[in-house]
Amino acid sequence: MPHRVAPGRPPTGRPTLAAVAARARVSPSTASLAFAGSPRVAPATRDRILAAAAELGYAGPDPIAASLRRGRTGVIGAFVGERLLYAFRDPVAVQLLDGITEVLGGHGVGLLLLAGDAGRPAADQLARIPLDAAIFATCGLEDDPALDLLRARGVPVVGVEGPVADDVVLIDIDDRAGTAQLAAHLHDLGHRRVAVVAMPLRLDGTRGPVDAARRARVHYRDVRHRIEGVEDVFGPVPLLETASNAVDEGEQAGRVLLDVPADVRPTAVVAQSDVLAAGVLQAAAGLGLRVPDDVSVVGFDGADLPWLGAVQLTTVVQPTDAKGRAAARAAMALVAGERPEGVLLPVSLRVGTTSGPVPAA
Amino acid sequence: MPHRVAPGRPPTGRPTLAAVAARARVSPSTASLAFAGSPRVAPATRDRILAAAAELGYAGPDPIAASLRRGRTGVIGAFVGERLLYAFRDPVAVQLLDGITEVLGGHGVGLLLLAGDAGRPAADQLARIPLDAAIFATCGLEDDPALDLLRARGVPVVGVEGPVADDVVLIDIDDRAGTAQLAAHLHDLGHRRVAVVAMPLRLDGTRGPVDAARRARVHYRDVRHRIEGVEDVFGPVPLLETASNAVDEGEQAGRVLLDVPADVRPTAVVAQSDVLAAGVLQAAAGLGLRVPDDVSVVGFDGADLPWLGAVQLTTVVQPTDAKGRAAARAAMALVAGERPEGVLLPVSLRVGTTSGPVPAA
DNA sequence: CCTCTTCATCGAATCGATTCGATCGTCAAC
DNA sequence: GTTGACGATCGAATCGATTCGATGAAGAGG
Repeated sequence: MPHRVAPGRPPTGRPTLAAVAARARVSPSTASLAFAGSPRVAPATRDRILAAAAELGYAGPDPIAASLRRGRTGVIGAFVGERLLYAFRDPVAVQLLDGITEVLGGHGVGLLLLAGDAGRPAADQLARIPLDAAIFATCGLEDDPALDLLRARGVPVVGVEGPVADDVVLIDIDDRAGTAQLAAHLHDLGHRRVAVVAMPLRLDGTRGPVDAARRARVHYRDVRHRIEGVEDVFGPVPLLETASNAVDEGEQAGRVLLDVPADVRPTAVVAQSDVLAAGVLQAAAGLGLRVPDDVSVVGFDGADLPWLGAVQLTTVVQPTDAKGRAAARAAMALVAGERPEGVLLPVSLRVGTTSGPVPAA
Repeated sequence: MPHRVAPGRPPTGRPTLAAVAARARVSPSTASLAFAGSPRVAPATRDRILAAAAELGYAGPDPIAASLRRGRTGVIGAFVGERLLYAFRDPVAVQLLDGITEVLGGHGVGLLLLAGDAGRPAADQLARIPLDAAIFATCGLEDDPALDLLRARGVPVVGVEGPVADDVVLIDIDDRAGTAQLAAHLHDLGHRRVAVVAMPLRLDGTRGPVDAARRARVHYRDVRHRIEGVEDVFGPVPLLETASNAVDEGEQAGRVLLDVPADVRPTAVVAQSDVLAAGVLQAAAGLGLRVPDDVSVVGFDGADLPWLGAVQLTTVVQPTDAKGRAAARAAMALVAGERPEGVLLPVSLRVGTTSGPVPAA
């Protein structure tokens, strides 16, 4: 007669709640209540259970088992588009994540970073990792395959500036109106020849002038809205796309735009982010152009960048940390089974020293 | 007779593996095998199961349940000391994390960020969140309470430059030898009056000159070793502690050190990080001191900082991304049940334009 | 002395999968 | 026509907790 060996994973040797309960001469249910801090268990009993746990070296209920029973894990995922390194180099993304963790940490919930490396956003990661909710932090694609996966799995989703869908709670800022305000400011100063340095319209590493076809297929909500804001004031304007939201990309674009004869050079450059604006400023400096005397440069975000030094950039200030907190709160609400409203946060124009009257022709 | 209602969490309405199996007229075991991609299930059967799943809108096995059975979750935690925002502002921390995710992502494993807000490093987070392993990324305290928690829970731990313990796999660089090399370089150039701008010795927001008592109680391994490296060459040197590893802290410290008469001013400042060095450079510039003519400034890390512009900092280059990858690999090995060796990565002196001969007295 | 609360504790049914050995045909070889 | 081998599928035992209503004992009130 063959000895029937128990199947399954190798025993960990780690004590279980049942073992603790047995040692304390209570039922597992009572032990569970004790660890949950329920007031329904008598103090003396609780002490006995805790003592038994200490003797056995039991550190508390296994989070995985508890997760299964409860149906939640205490982990919320954040998608940060491209490679982590690039996301981290963007001060806005960093501040957003900070706002998110601030709220999450207060609830004992952890933040899992999901770096969707170009297109294939870690489908196997999503299939294997338990998540209570997901936040699209810096990559609001409506047709992101990850979105469908999450949906099928029943994981609630919060989108920061996209994607837009019925089942996605949207945390938004008024990119378009903000940029329009900024554009109006330039228009008031007399500027008529304006160019835009845009963040990537899609994640394909393209860089350079944007034609109508590409303009029509902008992938990112915020990028589209920031273009529209300028167009609201100036009508169609030349667009120069960058391959990523980074200072050197901004500088590269700036050189392309500014290293031309003065009579065709834009008198103002609208960068879609402060990071890109910092690059444009560097390009201007490199070309010997004075800001704002020869050219005005404006940005978006209102982050305080180390690159800028003492320069006060004219920009649109957005409440990035509030955005992060709102996203996290929405995620928590979703996990709790509520159906939170989307949020639209205000932005405001901050006039600095990088915008001035159009230079005399 | 009361109708006995099933206890437990409210039903999700989401289909289960069992439902799929029933619909495909196979046993749950076979269905499980099919989703695991086992070659032992006949192609026709697999197709039938997948079809049933599609009809039911089943997205694949529930990660939580699978985690319980398997005993692992596919999540690895990274402790990033202080508040997330500060960690993210440190280019070295960011690059380290990038290296970690690079390896983890390749295995379909997710990275969970654990920001231990000063002292109380989210104990409830640790108790609730399932983790396969933990990496102390930028906070190697030997007496960190989180370490005990993880230990009790049986979560294997990898330490990047600490903490040191039998059950912690250490990923290290030779801070001491590297700094000693740097110090020797300065010594060769004739410098004898050298001061150190140190990263925080402990996490208590202290800033200012370090006395013997505090010197004796350095909390962080890397900080201690980088002090010792300088002392190996110069003997005891004045230490100025910063409250955090940030440019403005470096500048503040730099001003304290350099805004004194030339005959008592250090001829060389050893900053413990490139970030701090950048601050010292700013301070020097602000005081009208030329580098390296009036004062030499050196750093540590070899990160390319946007603050530096074109300046080539003399520094010790450490392979930060390799460090991250090594840490992640060690964590993966631990999860697999192996007992990986610790790693000691090499560093190298890189002489730039910020160090020069001692100025003539 | 009996009944009604109240309080602490227990039973038992899940949560949703994974996994190992056993089983049941089927087919080839002898 | 057996016997073996092999391939596909199934049974059943977990993984480790949570939770709700039930239960029993003790104390209060009549």
